[in-house]
Amino acid sequence: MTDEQVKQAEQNGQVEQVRRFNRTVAERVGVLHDHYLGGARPYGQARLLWQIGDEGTHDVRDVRARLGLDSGYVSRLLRALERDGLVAVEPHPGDRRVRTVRLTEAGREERALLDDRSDALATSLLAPLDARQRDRLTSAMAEVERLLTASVVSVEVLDPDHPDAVYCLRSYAAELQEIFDSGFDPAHSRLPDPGELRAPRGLFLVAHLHGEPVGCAGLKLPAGAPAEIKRLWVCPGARGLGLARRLLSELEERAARHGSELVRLDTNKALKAATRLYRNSGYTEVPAFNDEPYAHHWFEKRLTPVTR
Amino acid sequence: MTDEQVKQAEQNGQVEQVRRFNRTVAERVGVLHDHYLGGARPYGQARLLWQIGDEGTHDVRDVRARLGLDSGYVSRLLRALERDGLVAVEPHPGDRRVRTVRLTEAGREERALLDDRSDALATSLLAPLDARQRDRLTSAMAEVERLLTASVVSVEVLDPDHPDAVYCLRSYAAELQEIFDSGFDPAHSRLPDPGELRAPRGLFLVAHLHGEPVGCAGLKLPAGAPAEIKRLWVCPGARGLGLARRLLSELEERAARHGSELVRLDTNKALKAATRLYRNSGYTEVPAFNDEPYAHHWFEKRLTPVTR
DNA sequence: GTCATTACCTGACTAAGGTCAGGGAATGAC
DNA sequence: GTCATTCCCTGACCTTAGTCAGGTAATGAC
Repeated sequence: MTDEQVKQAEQNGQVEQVRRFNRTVAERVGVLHDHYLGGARPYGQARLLWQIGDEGTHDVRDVRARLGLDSGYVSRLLRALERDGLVAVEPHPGDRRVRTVRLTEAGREERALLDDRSDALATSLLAPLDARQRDRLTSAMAEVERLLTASVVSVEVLDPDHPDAVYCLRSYAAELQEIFDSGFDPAHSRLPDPGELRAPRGLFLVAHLHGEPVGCAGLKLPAGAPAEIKRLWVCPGARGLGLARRLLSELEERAARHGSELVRLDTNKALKAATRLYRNSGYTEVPAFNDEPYAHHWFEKRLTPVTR
Repeated sequence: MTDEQVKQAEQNGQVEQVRRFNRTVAERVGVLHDHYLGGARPYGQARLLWQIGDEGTHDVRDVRARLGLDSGYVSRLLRALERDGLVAVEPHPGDRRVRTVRLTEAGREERALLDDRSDALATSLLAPLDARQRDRLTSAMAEVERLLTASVVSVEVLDPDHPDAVYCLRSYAAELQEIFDSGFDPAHSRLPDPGELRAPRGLFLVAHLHGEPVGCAGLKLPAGAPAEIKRLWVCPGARGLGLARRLLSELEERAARHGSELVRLDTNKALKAATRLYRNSGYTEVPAFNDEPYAHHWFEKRLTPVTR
């Protein structure tokens, strides 16, 4: 958000609204949370119990990493849960330094209980409302959740050989293979070699959510030719967050800063959402400017030059 | 919510949605809350500082009651704030057992700082979003907040002489006085005497939010005549929560349980929102059935008899 | 075999948030 | 004037949620 936009948001009362929301929600949900989920078990233990999960054994170090807790603290929490017979801790068969943990029968019951309480909390919020209000509350909640999730997605430049970038490119190829009538074989496509998506000849963006890569987009910046967008992909679980749009405008901005006046891209007719995005974002369809065998549509957009 | 409705809500995935919301949003907001507002001052002290408020002196016992904290604990917190020169505690002039507390200049500054941090938190949530997403986020937040507030409003039968009932009736009269072209003088109106809004001849509902009365509605149940709704009012600050509709249907339900087959009411043309509510709730306009001088419209609704 | 590293455990410690049982001063009811 | 009550303060105590500095056993690199 620029300073300009901050001011704008304040004038709209948006900041005020968000603050009110934080107060109301944090307090109401918080209080109920304590009321319903408290009592049974200290929060730390409950979190751990939850994270261990119903089935299978887990390495203690993984659980610890996911919760971001101190090793000593987790050790103590595990001792407490073990004492109550809720978890079983055993050495890892392959590496006897590592310890694994799984829920016992009693542990699964206790976890189910937490589940029930969580349901009860949700029900208590819905209970006083009539059917119409409930519908509106849940859709508004979904919207808030979606947008707040979107707001913690980070986008950064990564080398196309970075594991997260590779993961995205593989997922992208796998998905096209799935979707295209003709299948998709990267060997037949005008696949940019990694060098083209790396400074100074281009760049590659990767979006992360909670540390996981969830989307990517590549930009070719050939000398003396229009910029070209390649490999714009958002993982299925992160769609609907406006992430593709964000990646697209980030690329456009960087292309403009680089001095490009025109940005082009090609796409397949099976990628309907992408095609819609391009049209909505000011791209106009143009005749084929390359011989990409998998492309059905070619687009371009004129960029407003950066002045400073 | 009836058992039937609980099942329905579960099928809709509404409970699941609310749970996801609680996890994602409450946690994210909570964590950020701690991150931004933590640091400076322990949460307990910050809460107290906030509750004391910018201006005026407050009885310690009131502050304590509003926060629902232990007397000893508050005493200690106040000592800490006093030590840092943020509050001044003085005996109450009228009753020297009671102590009063007010913010010092430094205290007001510290509180403003909490304010700024709260703004910073809000801004950090809005920052990664574009203007359209920000608009959608804030309106969804407003909706969630509104409906969560609505869900903590309680409605109960109160004697019309109860202070909260009296407060509502006075506010109702004052508001009509303001709104009606002709003004409003209860002495000229067919004011039901309190006995008519009290068992067995009727009843009076009062809605509370955080312990404050925020709305009311009266029902006359004359023997051998249709039930009659009187004095339906919702305080300005609590409008838009669907409270009037809730009070109305609660009265209808009680009238039906009492055996009434018809419920009637009269209203003034200046009360546009109310008139709309009646029409939307299945009331049909009928000729005047009384000589209430302030009424322009008369409505009735046939009730479905209660079978059990 | 040596040595650094990894994964975990333990003991010592801290801060926050809170409860509980008195005790003293002021007040109100009688 | 007596006595119960109210309001507050204090000291003692508790749990939770951590952090930090070692220490130990197992492992992998050389």
